[in-house]
Amino acid sequence: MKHKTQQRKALMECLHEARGPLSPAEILWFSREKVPSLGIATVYRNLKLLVEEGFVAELQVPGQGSYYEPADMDHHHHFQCRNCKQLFCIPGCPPGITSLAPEGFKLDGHEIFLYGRCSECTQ
Amino acid sequence: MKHKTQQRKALMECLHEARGPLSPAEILWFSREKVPSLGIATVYRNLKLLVEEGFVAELQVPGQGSYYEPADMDHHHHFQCRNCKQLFCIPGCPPGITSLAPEGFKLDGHEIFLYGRCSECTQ
DNA sequence: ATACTTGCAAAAGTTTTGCAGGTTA
DNA sequence: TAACCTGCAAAACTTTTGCAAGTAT
Repeated sequence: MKHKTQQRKALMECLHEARGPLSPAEILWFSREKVPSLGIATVYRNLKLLVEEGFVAELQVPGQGSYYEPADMDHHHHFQCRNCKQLFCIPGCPPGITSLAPEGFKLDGHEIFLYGRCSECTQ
Repeated sequence: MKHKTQQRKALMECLHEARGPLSPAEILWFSREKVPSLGIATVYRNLKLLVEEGFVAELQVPGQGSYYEPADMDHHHHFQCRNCKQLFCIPGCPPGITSLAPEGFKLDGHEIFLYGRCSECTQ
């Protein structure tokens, strides 16, 4: 049976308060406001644990390692701003996606990344 | 003005002979058949150069670093087999993709990754 | 009391950089 | 010969692991 530590609680709170997926470094930064002694190894260990237990979803971002978000979100994809680098969640999914797989290939998942400028950085 | 070295030529040949995008380690492995003394630093330096000059396209694969392919290919996406991990090129693109961006966001590119089992690994 | 967790520091994996020597034009 | 490149080894990063000490139940 797992113990509910301050550290683990702080991580989950951060993820729920965030506007989008966070990197381990961002999670460390924000969580230290609640648990100043927190170390990066603990962040990685807990993220792994929380992903295994199904509370957190891992998002592997091309060229930028893994980001994390609460697992209880509906199916969605992401937009990354080329200027501020922030990741935004995009609800929905193009309908034709499942017909792209070639003959004989069995499709069981997909990931879409949109790139451009967010509304803040467009101005 | 750049010099045409054996090393650089070997890299480009490998990429053209490959059935899909290659990782730096794979490129090193295959290129050493042509230039046995080749070092990994040279692979990284030349890939960077070839990308900058527009001869090679970098594909940042979620969770697996960068892969490389010749830049003269038509717009396409990729399928990764969960079993053998190989990357396959997928021609085409779902039509609804451009309408996913939220109001006020300027979209200038996108990347799609399909996951599942390739025809070899389905059997 | 026992099982689980933490922070630190060391280790491991990947990509980049400094440099002396070698290659290309 | 002058500019450019290479291989090696060291450096920089990011992520993982071992361990002694601390915390939750």
